[in-house]
Formats: sequence, structure tokens, C-alpha cells
Amino acid sequence: MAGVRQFDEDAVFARTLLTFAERGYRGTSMPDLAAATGVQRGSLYHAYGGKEQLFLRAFERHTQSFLDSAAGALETGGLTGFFEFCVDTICPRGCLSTRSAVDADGAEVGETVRRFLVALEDVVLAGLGTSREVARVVVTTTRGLAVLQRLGHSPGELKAIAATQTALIEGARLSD
Amino acid sequence: MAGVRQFDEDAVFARTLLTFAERGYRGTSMPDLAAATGVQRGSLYHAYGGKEQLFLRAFERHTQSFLDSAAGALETGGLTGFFEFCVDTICPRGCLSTRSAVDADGAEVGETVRRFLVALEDVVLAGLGTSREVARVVVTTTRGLAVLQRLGHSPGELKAIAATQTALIEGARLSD
DNA sequence: GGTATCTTTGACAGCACTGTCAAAGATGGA
DNA sequence: TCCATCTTTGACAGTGCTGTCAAAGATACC
Repeated sequence: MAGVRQFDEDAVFARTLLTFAERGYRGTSMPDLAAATGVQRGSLYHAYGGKEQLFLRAFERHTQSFLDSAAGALETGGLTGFFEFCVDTICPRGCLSTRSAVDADGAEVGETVRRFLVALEDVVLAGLGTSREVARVVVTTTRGLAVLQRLGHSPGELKAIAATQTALIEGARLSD
Repeated sequence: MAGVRQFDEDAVFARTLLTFAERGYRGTSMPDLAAATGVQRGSLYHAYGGKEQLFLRAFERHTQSFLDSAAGALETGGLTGFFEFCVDTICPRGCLSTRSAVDADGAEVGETVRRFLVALEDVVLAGLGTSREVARVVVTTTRGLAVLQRLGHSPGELKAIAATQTALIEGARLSD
């Protein structure tokens, strides 16, 4: 072992994800990532191989912490808390997973995002105790909110939509 | 008036929209459009100015017919019919408006898609007779379905999600 | 038929990104 | 200290897209 990596990999991953969230998957180039991370383009190619591999490594890295936080929000604040957490996460910059899902060209990125959504569905299912069908509607709603965010809707508007959805679900629960 | 346009503008618009739906806004280049429409790139630049203008003209052109069809589906089949229509429209190729919303770089495209969603919300509101809040949830759900479609979900899966959402809304209606 | 007007076509320069590579730099171990 | 190994850096060729333009083609009107 010698000639050792000069950059902090976690910091690179964090900057990488921010860049992808802001600019979209296709809209982000290796020069963009080099500029955002402060690491030369050649070094990124050398260390990770290319854009897709770098994305995948960064995405998988931070996925688990998001799921943990989501589970926490769900436990603390119920469905309302969950949606608020999602909107607050999405809101200044854009939803990384949604943008990547829509934007991706390679199959690998789509597959990874799909797995992420299944995991998110599991979190909702476990934390909310509804049916899997309803959990899936909840996840679908978060995707819809992410699209609306891209169109310029404010956090307040998104939360209002989430509140309506929450009321529909909670209402159905009561009437069972 | 002389030296007259050699191509059928409606056909060009139709092919244009298909291409944008399949490849995404950023993923579609002028050479792609030239190939898809059979019109030389130079002619497209001459006639429309560029990609964004061509997109906008084609999008606005076909927007109204979609809204009309959606209203018809809603009248005929209620919320279930509406969602089925949306899924069937989205499904083989992808949802043009959602892809464009997420993908767009220019402000004009986003603004146009936003207006389209407001119009769609109005259609749902008028056809369904619920509150505007619920109509907005319905529109948001269609966006979520479009994202899932991009991830490879089948029409059947999307319709199942839509059915759950429909049940939640209809249930809330009954208990009022 | 002639002319003015519009369209089509192919070509051009400019720009940005990709992926690779060789040379140079840095580091840990013998 | 010296060496083997890894990383960094800048440069390179290749590719694709953009926007423009001049020349050529087509058409309506006089």
C-alpha cells in the first residue's frame, strides 16, 4: 500500500449526491463532479471508473441513513411526520432518487433506485402498520411530490398535498 | 407566400412528442428529432428556432386533446376510468409531461407543464366533484405513477396502486 | 415567363464531454 | 535509502451536438 488517496471519499460522495440532485443524472457530467468535489476528473475516473459507478457507490452509501431517518420520522410523527421529513429532504435541492429514476439511461441506476423504493415501502409498512397496498400509495405519493417540487411548488404546497393524502389514509383506517 | 413547407406539421409534432416521451427532454437532440420526423435538422431550426420552441409548440398542440380524453374517461368511468386512461397513456412509452417536468432545464418548459397540471387538476375537479385538495392529490398520484413506470413497473401494478388510491378517496367520500 | 419569397440542403466552426494514457508525484515497506 | 506501488495531473484523440449560413430548389404571384 502506497501512493495513497488524497481526498476524503465521504466528502466526495456527499458532494456528488448534491450535484446529481441539483442537476439530474444526465445533466451531471464528470467535469461537473470534478468541480463540485475538487477532485480532478482523471482521478475520479481512476478511482471509480466513471459516472455511473460513482453515482452508484455514492447512492448506496447514503441510502441507509435516509431510510433510518425516515423510519424515525414515521415513529415520532406518524404519517404526517414522515411526509414532512420527505418534503424537507426533497425541498431545497430536489429529490435525488426521483430525478435519477426518471433521468437514468443505464439499467443499473434504475435497478438501484427501484430497490431503494422497495426498502422505503418496507419502512412505511413496518412503521405505519397498514396494508402493503397503502404503503405503496404512500411511496407513490412521495414520487409525485418530488415531481411537483421540480415544477416549483413550495414546501408548504407539498405539505398540504401530503396532509390531504394523510387524511384520506387515516380516515380509511378509522372507518375500518 | 411562396416556397412552401414540404412536411406535414402535425405529423412532425406527433413524432416529436413520441421522441421526447421516449428519450426525455434533455436526452433528445435535434439530430434525434430530425431522424424521427424525417425532416432535416436545418429545416427544423429554420421553421421553429430550436429544441425548446419545437417542444413547446408540439406540447401545446396536443395538450388539449389529452385533457378532453381525460375528461371523457372521468365521465365514463369515474376515478377508476380516469386512472386507467392515464396508465394506458403513460405506459408503453413514458409520461411526456412528467419526464419533461423533471428533466427540463429551461424555465419555459417547466412553466408550460405546470399550466398543464393545473388544467388537469381542473378537469379532475370538475369531473369528480370533490374538493380541490383531493383533485390535487389525484394529479400528484398520476405523477407518482409516471415515475414508477420509468422504473419498469407494469401497467397492472400501476393500476393496482391507482385502485388503492381510488378506494381511499371513494371511502372518504362515503363517510362524509 | 419572370421575379420575389420562402424552404431545403449540406457544410462549417465552435464547444463540451468522454475515456485513456504517460509522466510525474507521493507514500509505505524492505 | 531505495524500491515497488499507487495516485495525481495534464494532455490527447474521438465523438456528438449546436447554431448559422450560403447556395440551391421550389412555389406563388404579377
